[in-house]
Amino acid sequence: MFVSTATNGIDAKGRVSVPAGFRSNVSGGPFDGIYVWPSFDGPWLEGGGQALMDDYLDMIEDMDPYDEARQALEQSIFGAARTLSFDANGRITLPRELADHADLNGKATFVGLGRRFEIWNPESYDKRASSARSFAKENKLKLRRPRRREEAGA
Amino acid sequence: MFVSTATNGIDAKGRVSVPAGFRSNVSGGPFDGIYVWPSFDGPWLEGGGQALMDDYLDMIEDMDPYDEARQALEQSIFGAARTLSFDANGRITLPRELADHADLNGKATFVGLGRRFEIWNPESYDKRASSARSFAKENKLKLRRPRRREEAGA
DNA sequence: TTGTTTCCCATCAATTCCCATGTTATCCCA
DNA sequence: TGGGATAACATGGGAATTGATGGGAAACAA
Repeated sequence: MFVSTATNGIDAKGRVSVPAGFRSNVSGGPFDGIYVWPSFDGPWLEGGGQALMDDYLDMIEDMDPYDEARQALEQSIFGAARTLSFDANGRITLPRELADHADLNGKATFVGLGRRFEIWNPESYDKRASSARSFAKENKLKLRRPRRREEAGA
Repeated sequence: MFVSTATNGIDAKGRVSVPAGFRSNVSGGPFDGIYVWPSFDGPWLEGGGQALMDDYLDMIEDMDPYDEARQALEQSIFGAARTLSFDANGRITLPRELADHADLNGKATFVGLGRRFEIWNPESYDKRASSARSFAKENKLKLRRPRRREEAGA
């Protein structure tokens, strides 16, 4: 599970250390690294390991092959994603297109969100985090214990 | 899994490099290359490796012999597909019929979509990708957590 | 022959690999 | 519990490899 938040530096080659806790969370996949793609909601990146991509693939393949939404999601997730392998020290190299989308220069903030994570420009994330906190405070009563998967029976 | 998007040049001989990530994804098949056929949805190409063709074959064999969808699959995929082998540098030579169908000249965009991939004229793909992003943003709620394989009981 | 396809080799840039180093966190023991 | 030893993590830069591309020679077909 991806948890906690960390900000690391991006060097001149575009390399950035992935937080150690994130790395150990994706070990065992077919390659030693992560999947990262531009959020289609705004200027940040989304990422995860093989398990997350497998889940997305299952979700998408449950949709009708000619559903427009399916094709849009396929292209926006799988088409836009990059596989970023760790080097011997646990770093990835951010392609320019991804760094540009998230306005990353110098530093990147990794935000663990359970099954997936996000990568933010630190300043942008500070703004969003404070508004997210106040939103959570106002809406905390909406938090309910979820049905367990077995109960959902779906 | 086929992921990410890359645009490579088509030289005077009709040769085009297949992105390295796609190549490693099909290694181990009975021949060193990919299957490619014209999409019956529009002016682009569809492709995959041996695993994808095996899956299609399984689907077909589960269908009624006179099912329309079966005949579409048989004729439009197996009938139209070409096996394109890699040369020593990882390039394929695009037959003219395929290049014509997708209006490819000079450049080709490979789009990874999980189990399969598409090959597009770069300009056409740019248009499609930008509309796909906005469509994905509006339709992300259609993405539902899939039943897990264990729950599905398959 | 003439045109086409396949194989082979050269080049250049981009990416990855490797080694070195500072810094922080953790462990161990007196 | 203080403090030193050790390991883990983050970072920097040079070297080696890979990937994409171009062109020529050889094999093949018409």
